[in-house]
Amino acid sequence: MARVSLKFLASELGLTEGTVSRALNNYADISAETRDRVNQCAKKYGYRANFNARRLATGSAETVAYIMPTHTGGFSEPFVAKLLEGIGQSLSERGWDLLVVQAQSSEAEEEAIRKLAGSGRVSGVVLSRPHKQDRRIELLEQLDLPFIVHGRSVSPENYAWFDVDSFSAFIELVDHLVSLGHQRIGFIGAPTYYNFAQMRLDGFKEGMRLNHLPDDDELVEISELSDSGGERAANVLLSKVNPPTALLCATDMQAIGALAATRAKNLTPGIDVSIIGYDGLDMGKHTNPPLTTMAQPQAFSGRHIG
Amino acid sequence: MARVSLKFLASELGLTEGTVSRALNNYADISAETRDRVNQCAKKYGYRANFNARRLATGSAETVAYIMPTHTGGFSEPFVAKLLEGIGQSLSERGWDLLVVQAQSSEAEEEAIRKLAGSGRVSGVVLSRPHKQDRRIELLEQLDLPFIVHGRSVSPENYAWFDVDSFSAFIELVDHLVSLGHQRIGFIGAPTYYNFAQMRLDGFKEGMRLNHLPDDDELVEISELSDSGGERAANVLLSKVNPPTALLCATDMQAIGALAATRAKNLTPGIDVSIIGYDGLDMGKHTNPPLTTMAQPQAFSGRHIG
DNA sequence: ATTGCTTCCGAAAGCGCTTTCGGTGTAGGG
DNA sequence: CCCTACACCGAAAGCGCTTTCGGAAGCAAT
Repeated sequence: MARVSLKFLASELGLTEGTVSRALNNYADISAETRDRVNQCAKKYGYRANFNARRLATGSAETVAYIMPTHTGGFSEPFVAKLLEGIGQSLSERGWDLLVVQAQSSEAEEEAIRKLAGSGRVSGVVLSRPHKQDRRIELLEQLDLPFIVHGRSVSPENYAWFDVDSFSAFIELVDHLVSLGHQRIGFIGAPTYYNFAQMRLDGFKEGMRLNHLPDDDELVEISELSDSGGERAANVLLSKVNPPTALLCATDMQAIGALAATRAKNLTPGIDVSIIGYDGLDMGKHTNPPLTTMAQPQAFSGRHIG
Repeated sequence: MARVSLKFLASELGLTEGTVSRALNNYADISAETRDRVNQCAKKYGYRANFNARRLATGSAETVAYIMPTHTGGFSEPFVAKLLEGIGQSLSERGWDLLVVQAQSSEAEEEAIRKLAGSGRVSGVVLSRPHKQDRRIELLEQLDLPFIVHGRSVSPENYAWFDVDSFSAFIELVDHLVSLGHQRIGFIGAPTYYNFAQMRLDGFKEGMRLNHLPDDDELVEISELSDSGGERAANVLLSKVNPPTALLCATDMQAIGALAATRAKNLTPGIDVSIIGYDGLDMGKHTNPPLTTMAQPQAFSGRHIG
């Protein structure tokens, strides 16, 4: 059961390893006849190139890593699931690998990134939900490891990112709620060191302003990015003397918690209190699709991943 | 900006690569003094071993792949999220990598497995929700690639698996619904080529039998493993002349669809119709925690992954 | 002084693949 | 008929690390 290697194929075909390799990789200096022979033989024995060897030789990893956001729901976070699905698909079409990195703390995360950079394990990384000033981004730039950011920091000029225009989206969401007759709208936000949280909060406030509603800070409650966080915030808001009739949540996870809190108060979501979550996904269910913006700085386009 | 390699460290220290390597890997034949010098120098220059080279040399991949179930919700599937989180955690503690493989079809899946096996890219794989007779399992055995199955096929004697005892769980779920006064309980099942689907269906039927309720096939509806599948099935069941007052769903995704269908009929979930989903997770919300069984055949324990 | 152990490190052979370079053999042009 | 020009393949040097083997010290025992 010897592993079928290049050497094996070569001896089988009466060729050298180099020739077989070039044949399999469609080099021009191999005759069509030889190429066919090699391909047939490879198929016959089920040859699979050893990836570690190839990567060592070429220096290319053909792998991208996704840095799982820490301190949030991990895979359970709806947007993470969607994103990974997308990344995984396009990667698998290319035959690339998707590595998922889960760090327990920001320190571990930083360490993991350093490790990735030095180990030649990946061609690039993807990370989500950057902070306004994100150390990981600085680190990646410093380590010269290609990356793409899902979301953006306050100064996204020098790297590639893609993001949903959640500022506009939250204005629309407020409009929507107002058009349903709501006047007192509560906002369950996320910690504003996350840039997306700031943008969504700003969108909310702007929406309130445009609708001539008081953007009362009394109706804004910041919570952690989890269902229980949303639950706590909803409890606070719904316990006010003059509680909101609608809750706008920065994320879906928080909305789920808000739902639970509402039910716990014997209120019926959708009737007594309207609850809307948001993650820039499946927006058709809630409102007009928001803009999805995309940026591809020149500096990055040139630095082709691979 | 030369990549800091063993060679670099060696020349820096006046040692050979082999010695530096052994020092870093805590070989016994290296003096404590030298080991310290090497470690300090490595830290100073931020040395990270090239994983591809190491893996090529050792033959060990230190990576496990998770085969994403095809034709289901992918990452969005709640149990997948939970599982990946767990796998990812324990792997990252060891410093191993988690590779996520997403195939679009069963053929592509098979091909992906073959590729994994030959490429030396992974030490083992994890797969979920096997069919009763699962080709992937046969393939993995044949390829001699270590694997663990989340769930089990009908003949799980020869491989390692872990699973939730969903048979018992569904009996309990029926009990629970009956204790709430339900007499007509509908079941939204999954295709029974999935073994877990069969077990859950069996559990449902057994539960009905034990409660002296007719296990009317009229109240059983099989659908795809998606929210829309659950929606269709719920529509069928709720449109009967004598509709069920409770819907028991094989999976959470289907339950989500059933919820939507219920609302679409202007029925209130939890009041007009009780809806319960199941994925062996967070069961505290629904019922007593079911047993989680675990099996570790000898044949496998011996075949240590790595 | 010789023998026999340790202790520690150097030397070197891989792991399986890629890629450059050089050298055949054959065909075309003069 | 010789020379240049290809087309094609072999040879060999890496990629960066691991690991075995052997040998040079140093020390104790004979």
